[in-house]
Amino acid sequence: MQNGDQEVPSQPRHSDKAAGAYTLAEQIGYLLRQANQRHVAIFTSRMNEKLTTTQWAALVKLRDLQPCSQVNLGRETAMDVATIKGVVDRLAKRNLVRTAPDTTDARRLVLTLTEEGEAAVARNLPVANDISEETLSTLSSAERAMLAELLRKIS
Amino acid sequence: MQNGDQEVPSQPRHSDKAAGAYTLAEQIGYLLRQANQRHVAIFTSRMNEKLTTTQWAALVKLRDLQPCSQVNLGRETAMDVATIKGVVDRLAKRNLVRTAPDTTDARRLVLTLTEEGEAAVARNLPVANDISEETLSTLSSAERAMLAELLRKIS
DNA sequence: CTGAAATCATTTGTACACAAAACAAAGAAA
DNA sequence: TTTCTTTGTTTTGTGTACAAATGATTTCAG
Repeated sequence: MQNGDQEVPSQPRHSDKAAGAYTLAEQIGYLLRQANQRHVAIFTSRMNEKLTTTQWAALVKLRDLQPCSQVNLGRETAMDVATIKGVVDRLAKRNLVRTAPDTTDARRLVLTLTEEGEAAVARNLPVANDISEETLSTLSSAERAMLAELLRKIS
Repeated sequence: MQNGDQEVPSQPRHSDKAAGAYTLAEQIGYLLRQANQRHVAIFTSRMNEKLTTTQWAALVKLRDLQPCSQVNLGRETAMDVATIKGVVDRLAKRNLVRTAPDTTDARRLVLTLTEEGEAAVARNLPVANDISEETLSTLSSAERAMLAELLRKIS
């Protein structure tokens, strides 16, 4: 089978940058996953009381929004309904979040921070700042701002 | 309870940038999670045959490394041993990856792509390029390079 | 007012992600 | 060779993450 028409570029139905050069380590998805992994690792090792990144996000956001429905908290923290439910359930079990039916709208579940929840947020805010700081420690001030802007642009 | 000593800055045991201004949406962890979410959403909607980002990473990397042990593939794709096992198991069940005991080292599990696996990679490479392209579509060429470099720097 | 559409919550099922522990096999040091 | 250490794999348990379906409630249009 002699091949003679292999290199003829037909109309590109796909973006073929350099045709065939697909390096996993250069793909944006891989880079995002890696960077996120490192951040989570830093977070996990630094955050004292076994709070996950998502749990922390929910607590911090709830502090600003409370009282707040579960779905709304999910929206504000970029979590799926099923995900936010799991997160809230675990936080409620640990007595950091209080849940109560809404007296006005029977569909809603009203969330508030407990005393303990408020305290946990207050106590860990400096830690959270340190975590962000360490994650970005290899970047200059300008680079940090640039990274934040670029991430926002693609979100 | 009158408060009079609230604003006195004691020695900062933590990095307090503007003391108390912690905005979730500005934190690097949140931005990374958001950007990754959007990329995964694009990937999921575009990739035809129900391949996940991780499964795709494993397939592509295995193509270059095969034959290759399971743990090694995990290392090369930044996956935990438990994670890579799950991914490989699912790919093997779908006949995209073949597993066999290593004749030299009885500990190792040797992985190779099946014919079907090779075909799946070849068939979807253009799609994968499109996915990366769409993820970065709001950025200029220079911005893409900058983002990649910054992500690498913090990884 | 009533039926359709939208919203909120829950459940189910699949798939990462990682810590920790257990075990077998290989390699190195004594 | 025998012991110690390292390496590869598997298993268990917890916690995101999301699609899809279900049911209850509210809102809105007619």
